[in-house]
Amino acid sequence: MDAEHPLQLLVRNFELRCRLSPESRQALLDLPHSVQTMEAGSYLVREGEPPKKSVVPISGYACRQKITRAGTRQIIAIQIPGEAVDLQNLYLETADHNVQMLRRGTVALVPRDKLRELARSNSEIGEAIFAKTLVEAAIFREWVVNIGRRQAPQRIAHILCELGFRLKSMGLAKEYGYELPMTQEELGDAVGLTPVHVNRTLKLLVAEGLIERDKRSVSFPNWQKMRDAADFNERYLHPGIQAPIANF
Amino acid sequence: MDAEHPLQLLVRNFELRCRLSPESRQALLDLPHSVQTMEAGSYLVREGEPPKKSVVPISGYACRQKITRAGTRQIIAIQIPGEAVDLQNLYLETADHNVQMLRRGTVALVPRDKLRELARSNSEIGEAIFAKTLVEAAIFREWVVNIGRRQAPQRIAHILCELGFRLKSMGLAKEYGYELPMTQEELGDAVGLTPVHVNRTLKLLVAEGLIERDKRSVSFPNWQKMRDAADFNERYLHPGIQAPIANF
DNA sequence: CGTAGTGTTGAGTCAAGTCAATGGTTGTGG
DNA sequence: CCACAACCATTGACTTGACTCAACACTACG
Repeated sequence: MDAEHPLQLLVRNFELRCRLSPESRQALLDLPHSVQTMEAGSYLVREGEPPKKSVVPISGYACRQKITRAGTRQIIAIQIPGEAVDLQNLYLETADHNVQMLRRGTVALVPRDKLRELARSNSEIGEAIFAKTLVEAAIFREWVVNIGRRQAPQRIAHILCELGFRLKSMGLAKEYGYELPMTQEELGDAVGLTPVHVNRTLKLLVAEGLIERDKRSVSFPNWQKMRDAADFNERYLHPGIQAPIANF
Repeated sequence: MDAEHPLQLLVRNFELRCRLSPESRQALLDLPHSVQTMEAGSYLVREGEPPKKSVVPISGYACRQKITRAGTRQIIAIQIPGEAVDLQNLYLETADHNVQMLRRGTVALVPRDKLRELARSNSEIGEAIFAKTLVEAAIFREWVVNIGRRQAPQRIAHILCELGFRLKSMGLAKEYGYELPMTQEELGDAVGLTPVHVNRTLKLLVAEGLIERDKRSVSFPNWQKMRDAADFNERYLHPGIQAPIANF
């Protein structure tokens, strides 16, 4: 696993929904890059600054977030290993949000220019990148719906489904569940609730038999029931060719 | 105005932040298209269906929306004239949300394939389209923050600022305000509140001297004060070259 | 093995929702 | 051009989901 090429995860991520030719795959792996360990809470991108390097988490999770003037934080997205963080800034000059490591982990750094060059010269990769950013946008949209129109229990259930589904797609989940890398405070910041209310709501979901918890790992005793209760439909994740696999 | 080429607005929209060569501009105008009148509430894109035509509102506004299983609606974005609606689906096979006309209006229809072809063959246009979808994604992110972490008065103030700013950038606003094309129910669906609460909150904003209302038009007696109260910072709109203009 | 960060629980408050009635606008067809 | 009908805005009274404050328990890591 550790012996693997660090950008292999990036390739796997693109290949979730686009077929890549062997040449394109190799071109991605050939991108110049360095691997670095990052502490929990360290910033990968900072609002208001120009993004210089493109970052791909290899182990550990990152989150996109913004701080309001009132000082509250909203987490806008969770980036799992293999998901390049800066595609959202690839053609913009200034970052409009922050990206932070949730826990300690390793990341691969790729020069932004090289990635842009590759996207321009290889249209298969260019379109794969475009498609990936569109799927990210679809996730942002679903979060708007989740936070705007669902009650706390559904809201938390929904994000748990999404993370599970995405991790499973990437082969990063366990058989029935997965390691949830977030504190209850962070979870609250992701769904627009307070940590106290997250705590109570998680208890409720356990009581209703929708989830099981052990430390920071979550599992779903009955995936269909959970899916239903959460109003979760994976269509917005555009799972593509490997759709039937990702199922708990 | 009516004698103008219908796709002129689309060009103007791209040129807000990308310089286009005369050739690229002409290539956009040369796209095959038809103009059509659409009734209020008619669907331009439907969740679960493949998008066939790319739609550009010419007069009138459209909105992106999703319905939860509980039957509540969340509006995810407002598309103003000149903003191509289907860029979000350009490289995806199935729409994950609905797009609807808010009021009666006219739209230009462009075959999706032709637009994709042009994006591929003309990298200036390809990157302009990519950049535009990234700005849309930035707006989705800001909406997550707005709905997740701001109180009702700020939340409504913020969306009013955003719409004003965007309309002003496109030259579609009046001197001090603009025509708000939404009912209070629609506004509520956009910010995750009930129509009753929207009504009370609008009254509050008027009482505080932040906005003035006359029928469905809104104006800002003191833009700086409004901006401040709304926690509005236009950075996420990536206003680009014409930034200083857009100011109330 | 102590300390700081999390998780858990209870009691009280408040922002926003619900229900319901009334009043205004707007658009359409006679 | 008027009159109706449908839709939209407004207001009041009451309810509730989520927040706040505060205390205590766990647990992980140096």
